Amino acid sequence: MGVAERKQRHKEQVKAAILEKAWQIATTEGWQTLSIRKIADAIEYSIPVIYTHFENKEAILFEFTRKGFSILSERLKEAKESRQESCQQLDAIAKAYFKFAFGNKEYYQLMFGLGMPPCETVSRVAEMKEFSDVIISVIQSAIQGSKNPDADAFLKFHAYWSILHGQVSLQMMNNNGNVSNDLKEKILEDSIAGFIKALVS
Amino acid sequence: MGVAERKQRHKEQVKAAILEKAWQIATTEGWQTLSIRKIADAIEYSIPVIYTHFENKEAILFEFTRKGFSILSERLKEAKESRQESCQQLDAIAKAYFKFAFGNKEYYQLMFGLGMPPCETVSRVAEMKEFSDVIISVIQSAIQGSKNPDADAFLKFHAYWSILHGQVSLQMMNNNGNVSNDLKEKILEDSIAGFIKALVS
DNA sequence: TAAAAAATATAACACTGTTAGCAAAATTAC
DNA sequence: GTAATTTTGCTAACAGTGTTATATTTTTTA
Repeated sequence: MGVAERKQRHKEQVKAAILEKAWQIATTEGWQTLSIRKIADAIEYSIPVIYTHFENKEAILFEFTRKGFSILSERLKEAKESRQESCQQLDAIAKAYFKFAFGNKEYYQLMFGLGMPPCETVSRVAEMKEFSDVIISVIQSAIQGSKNPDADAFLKFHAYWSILHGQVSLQMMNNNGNVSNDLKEKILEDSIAGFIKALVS
Repeated sequence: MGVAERKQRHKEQVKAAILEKAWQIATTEGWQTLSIRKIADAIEYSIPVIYTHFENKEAILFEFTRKGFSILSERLKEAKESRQESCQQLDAIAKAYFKFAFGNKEYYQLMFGLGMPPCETVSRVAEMKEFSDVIISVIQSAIQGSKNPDADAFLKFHAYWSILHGQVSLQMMNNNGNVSNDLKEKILEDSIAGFIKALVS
């Protein structure tokens, strides 16, 4: 008399199918085009069935965000355990992080809200040139006066910008967060000081 | 007989009104809720009028992206000119960048596709703790073996993560871009090396 | 076999961006 | 000053979206 069990099993199968098909659509067509209707079509059920398994669309996406962080953590752990010395571990972790991000773009974009409409536009904005020119010129000067005058200014510019954008972007997401305004500034100062130190070394 | 001129003037006024009202809506309700219908309502014209001034909604947003970069460039230039020495200029620019980002969130979020749905979720993901724990533990070890054993591991973790996320995020946007795979790795290695160097100083 | 409960579907609501087709106004030509 | 033409703007629709109230069908229980 395993009727309840059978039903439970079936329910889980449908839920799994929703996630599976959602992932399939996301990887082939992108997160932007993923819709409840498409999922319903793919699993060959009507739309409201999806809402018996997930509160709303966001909840489906959230599931993948969680899974993404779970996978990322695993990869970072592996990277850590591949080395003994902590500085080398930091190096390995960084590379693992990159590998995960570019090897699992669908996850990373969802996890951090990237890959959205304006992204391709960034590179089309003429005004951006002015922006990068300002910074590159300063970096060039700094390099010339440094102990390493052969450093690549373009490379350093990207590193510098990454520090800035990375911090802004992460801190903006985490706005409810446990990071105080004071600490934010400290983090920035510390990072920039580190960058400059490495630059003029 | 300035009839053509008058028409031209009127046309420009309407276009300006579209941008003005769009900005008003974005700043009070957020980019996500900005719609063509809302703009049409605000300027007291019908919907198709908007399409005689802009090809589509993206074109309206693009206008603000451009303006955002323009303002940012200006601020960075000012920061640069406020100092003489290039290292201090880099410092001032970094602070100006931050000030712009957090003082003009609407611009920054649009420029870099931030503030989108999944953003608030990031901090709600339990799986994230595991992720941060891995890295923090390594950083803690590195600090203990460094010449500066009193450094704040949490602060350093954020700096480290910012470097990673900043680079991933910028490079993913710029995917058509002029940055080769080779260079990407070089930039990463360089940044991480700089971070570690500053960490164990 | 009939009643109750669970599972599933249809159809609608309130939105979105975008556009085809038509009405009104303004301009030009006679 | 009237008629034809161009410009301007609006109505209404299309094709989507997420979400839900309301039925219907199916399954289980009595």
